[in-house]
Amino acid sequence: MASKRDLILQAAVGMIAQSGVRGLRVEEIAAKAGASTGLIYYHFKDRAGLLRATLDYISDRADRYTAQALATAKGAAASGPGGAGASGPADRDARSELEQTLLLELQDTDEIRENSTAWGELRASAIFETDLRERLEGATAAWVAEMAERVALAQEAGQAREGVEPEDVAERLTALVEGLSERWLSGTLGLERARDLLRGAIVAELGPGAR
Amino acid sequence: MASKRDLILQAAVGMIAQSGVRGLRVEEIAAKAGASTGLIYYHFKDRAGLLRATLDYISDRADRYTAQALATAKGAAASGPGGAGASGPADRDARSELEQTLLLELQDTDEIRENSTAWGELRASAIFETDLRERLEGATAAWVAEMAERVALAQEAGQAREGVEPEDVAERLTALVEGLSERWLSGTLGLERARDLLRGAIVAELGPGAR
DNA sequence: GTCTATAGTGAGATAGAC
DNA sequence: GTCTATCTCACTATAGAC
Repeated sequence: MASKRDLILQAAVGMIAQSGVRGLRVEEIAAKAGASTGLIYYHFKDRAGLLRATLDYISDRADRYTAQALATAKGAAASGPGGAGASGPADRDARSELEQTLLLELQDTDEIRENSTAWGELRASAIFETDLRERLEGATAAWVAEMAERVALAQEAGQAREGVEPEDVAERLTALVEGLSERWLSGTLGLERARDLLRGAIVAELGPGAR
Repeated sequence: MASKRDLILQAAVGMIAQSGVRGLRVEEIAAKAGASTGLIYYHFKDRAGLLRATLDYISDRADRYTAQALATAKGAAASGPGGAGASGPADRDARSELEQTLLLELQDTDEIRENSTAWGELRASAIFETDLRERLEGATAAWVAEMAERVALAQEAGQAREGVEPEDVAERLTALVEGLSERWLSGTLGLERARDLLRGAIVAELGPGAR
């Protein structure tokens, strides 16, 4: 079963997603987690410590659902309707994996919306709180690297235009996802349109792809 | 001379850029503006009102420097080194105007850094504060529309690939600028790299262009 | 590890004079 | 329009029992 420490972190993510870092009340989190404020200070030392731990928690959760989505995508590619036996092994379609993974951040699931919002909040906070930066930087770099890998794979498989650095493409696409995500979350942009725009960017960056 | 009201708004932008919306202390702004807290409440009713007014102030300022930069760019294109008589009237180079305008946001000038930071902050805040949304939405839409216009002009002039919606391209490029800007400001990404990535995106979106 | 109770304070907001 | 003085209270953080 989830420890109280975990419950507190979950509650923290939820609260951040709901009212932002600035709106984060230690007492409120305690209530939501069914714990006391004392316990929060016991585990995390102070409010900033709680924030740090929450950021780590969010990265982990994002890693988990990314991995899971990729596994599902591979599964679907291999056994989905019309997919069976289409063209070989599961990793054949690096490009659609790339697309799926990026689109993942633009989805109206509770967990993902929560994660994205909290992530954006913490990213914004990191501009002013130096101790959040390292963590942020690490997580972003890992994400970019992973996407760069997919781009490179797609190029090898002839699903993407040659002559562009996978690193560059990956950095642009992930930054775009963040930009679109923030517009979506702030109500400036509809979800479907955001997703379409992202798909369009992938086409612009990688070319039309094998059709 | 600048009214106290104006001084307060200027101070607010500065403070937001320095320590974020979250770090915004009414008293601190008063001190920086050489005014009293009472006056702030007199002019803006409450903290949220101050924020709203500040957002408006930032949009105006951004409009102003964009217009100015465009004028300068046109001037430079017409009279710059080697530019004289190169190929006709000032508006000939919609594409480089587009590029210049977008790159404008990624510049280490005090005013621009301040504006970008404050803008990002307010955008992030708008996720939780509904009354900021309208203003944000309006300003963003105007920016996108203006960029879309440039894209369309570039297409007509044969400086950009046909067959893509100017609106889509503009929305992607501006969202990318926001994403890159936030990474830059949060120290995740170097300024020069951010600028290079943006230039790369323009090439990806518009094609190599006339060379 | 967990809770209750409470201390301490920072910052938003108001009243009223000039 | 502008200032000084002050009120108020919501939140962080700690102390100490279980």
